[in-house]
Amino acid sequence: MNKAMKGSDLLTIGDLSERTGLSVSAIRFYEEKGLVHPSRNAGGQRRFLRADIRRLSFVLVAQEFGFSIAEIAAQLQRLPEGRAPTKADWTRISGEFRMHLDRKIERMTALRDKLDSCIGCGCLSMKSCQLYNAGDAAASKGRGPRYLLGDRPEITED
Amino acid sequence: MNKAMKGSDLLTIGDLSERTGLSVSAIRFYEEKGLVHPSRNAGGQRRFLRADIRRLSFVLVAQEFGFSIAEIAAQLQRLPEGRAPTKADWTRISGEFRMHLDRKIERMTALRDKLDSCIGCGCLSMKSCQLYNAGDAAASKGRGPRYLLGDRPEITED
DNA sequence: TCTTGACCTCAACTAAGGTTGAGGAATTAT
DNA sequence: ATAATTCCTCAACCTTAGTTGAGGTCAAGA
Repeated sequence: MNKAMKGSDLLTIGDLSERTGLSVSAIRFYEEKGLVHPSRNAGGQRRFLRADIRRLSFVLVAQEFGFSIAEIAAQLQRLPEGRAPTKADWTRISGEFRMHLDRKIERMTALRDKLDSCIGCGCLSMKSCQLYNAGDAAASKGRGPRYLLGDRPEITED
Repeated sequence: MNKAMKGSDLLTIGDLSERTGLSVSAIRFYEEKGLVHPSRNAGGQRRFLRADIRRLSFVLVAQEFGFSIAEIAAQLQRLPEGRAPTKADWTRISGEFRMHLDRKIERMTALRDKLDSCIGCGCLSMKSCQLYNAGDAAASKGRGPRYLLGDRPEITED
């Protein structure tokens, strides 16, 4: 008989790890980041709700959608802790995922169009190349070495 | 008269910073990573070729396309150091950018389709949800807390 | 009861892509 | 000639998303 099945139906961190595919260290890390809030037993060990399986599975899915841990934490604050999300919860969340993804696809498609408009012209050496002004498409990855908010000076070359 | 315009037409790191919009520290960092190979003057200061403006602009564009510094370094090893890239160079490179971008767009579109197939079903609580098996779409961001190569166990919940 | 095995904390380490600061040398402007 | 910039190196630090290991405790089965 599995230890997880006796007494209460609280789960140990190991149980949760097995059920979600997350490593134990990742689950502790996620707790630290506020994604789950396990209670503790008398001996100080973490005890998770069964609903936390779903909660962490949500984290995995959201990560695949490109959300950061911080963004996921914000989403989770709007979901119930102890019960399963309702259909309304899921509709709202999936709508946000949809928008996030659509924006990313749009940015990449716009970048592809710019690339296509450049393929024939060899314009990597031209100051007017659209690709050098593709700054808006970089907003996804943010803080690079670029000048603040796209005020990159014109690239002047022969 | 600009210091960059007297004597030879080599550029200081400050000149290059102004011309590309990169910070001085970023340019030093890129040198360390093998993206540029400036010479040194008698006093030990870096001196860049005018072609390095283009070279670093290429780095910026490639980063917007989602290439890592290491990947960009590999691309640059196939470009000439001292002269402008030829049309053939640019055609090859832009073709690689195109493929890279197309693959990303495909992955995201596939993910969006899975999401759409789930929006009505509230399946975030179901073990059969396609999103839980969207692992192939995550290949872009790679090394997360996921089980090695997608052998995530089935998520079993009530 | 005793011995594994699972769990605990805390600190340090990883990778990418840089930034920041200290302390000093070179160059440019006055 | 001197002051103000710019440049140099090197080391330490930042963020994100975790992993790894040391040293110690808790819980479950024989």
